[in-house]
Amino acid sequence: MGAIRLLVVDDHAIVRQGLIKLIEMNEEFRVVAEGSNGREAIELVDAHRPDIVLMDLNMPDMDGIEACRRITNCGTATKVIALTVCEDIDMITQALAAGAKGYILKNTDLESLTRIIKGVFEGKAYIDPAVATGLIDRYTNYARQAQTRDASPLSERETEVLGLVAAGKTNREIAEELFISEKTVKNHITSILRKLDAADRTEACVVAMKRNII
Amino acid sequence: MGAIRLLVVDDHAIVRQGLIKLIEMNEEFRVVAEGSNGREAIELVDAHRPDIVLMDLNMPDMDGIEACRRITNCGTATKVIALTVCEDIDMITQALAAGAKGYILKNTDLESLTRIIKGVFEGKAYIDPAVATGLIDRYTNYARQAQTRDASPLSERETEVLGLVAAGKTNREIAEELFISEKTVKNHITSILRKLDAADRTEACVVAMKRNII
DNA sequence: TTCAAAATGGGTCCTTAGGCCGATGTTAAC
DNA sequence: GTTAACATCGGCCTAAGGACCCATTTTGAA
Repeated sequence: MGAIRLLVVDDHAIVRQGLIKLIEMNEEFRVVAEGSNGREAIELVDAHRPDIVLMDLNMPDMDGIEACRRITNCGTATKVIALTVCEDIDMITQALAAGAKGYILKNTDLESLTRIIKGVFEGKAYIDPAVATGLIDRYTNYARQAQTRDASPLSERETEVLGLVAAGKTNREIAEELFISEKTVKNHITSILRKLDAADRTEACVVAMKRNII
Repeated sequence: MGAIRLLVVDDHAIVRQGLIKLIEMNEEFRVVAEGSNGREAIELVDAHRPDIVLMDLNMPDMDGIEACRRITNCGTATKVIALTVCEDIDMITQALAAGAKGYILKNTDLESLTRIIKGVFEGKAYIDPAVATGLIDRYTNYARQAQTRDASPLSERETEVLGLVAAGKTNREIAEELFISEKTVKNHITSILRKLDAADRTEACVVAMKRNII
């Protein structure tokens, strides 16, 4: 098995050169190309098909996130690791959404960098612990939200009715669909409004959606 | 500064003992208590106020996730690290939602374990790279979804009106709030219904919420 | 310049929604 | 065994919603 083939992209030549020197101290790695902006990165990936791209995110002429998106969306096996000084959660989120398999800070030590490159090459993902905290907080909120579907205060029938209301059906249509009288539908809706503390059917649907009832 | 105080919770005595031996090889750590299920864990946290809990997730008599939830929800500074053999994404999600600051697999080497405990103690979060991949995939989907808010087909004014509709306001109330005539509100709603292809204001709100317009 | 969309408004008409009064039978909980 | 919640139905009434017809003004894009 040959060396892991890398592309290093950073707009600061000094940083880029230093990085390459560092990486090539390890015989398992070989830097096959280097670039200074996102546009170059795409061309270089196309030309050299590296295993891993170490990509700075803040660059002129197409930033790293956009380049990352294009590289990962274009069906190549190349994996992108975002390498940045920025701990901003939104930036991280965007990078991950763009398909980055790793997110590491520039103050990471060589030993970690080596471990991470190998890990990503093997298909693992890696987020720098220093930024993982924020990310996990955000993910946690998301997960909690996804799981926090309050026990519905509505009965089964009421939920069924409200679902049809949300689909824009009139009371009469709902009555026909459920084989009950229009009056019964109205009664159900009355208790739905009371239970959800809604002014009308519209607010009831909004509340129910927010509470994941429908 | 004293040693980091740990509580080790695992229902398998052998595993627990081995873990404690391993941890105490490092002078920076001190295991102050050990437990074999979630219920004990809570009592022990209350009694010893450890800095870190290493918690197995699969245990009888209250599983680790529930114990984790209670520990993190009860205002103590104690941080929980989930320690498990399980790579199941849902399990991880639940553990994180329950407030775990770390998630590591039992085949982690001692050096990493040490690093992780220290990291979590310092307020970082840590997810085992072997499971981070799946988690990031899921998070990525979430992030992508959160960002994919289609360009709204509604005008600013229409969006404003629809927001008030969603709040259960009547056309007249909306008119008063926006200092326009009730007729104008009706006109806005008519074009909203057309643009969102909705049968009535209720469905319009539902569609708009699904499309993240409101 | 012309055209389309946005925001505003008017009038008329019918349908729909929802409140309020009542009722019955069933089921599950206490 | 009583009570409460559920599901079903009736009538009556008013307010609200929405369709269809129309108009003006402004703004920005083709």
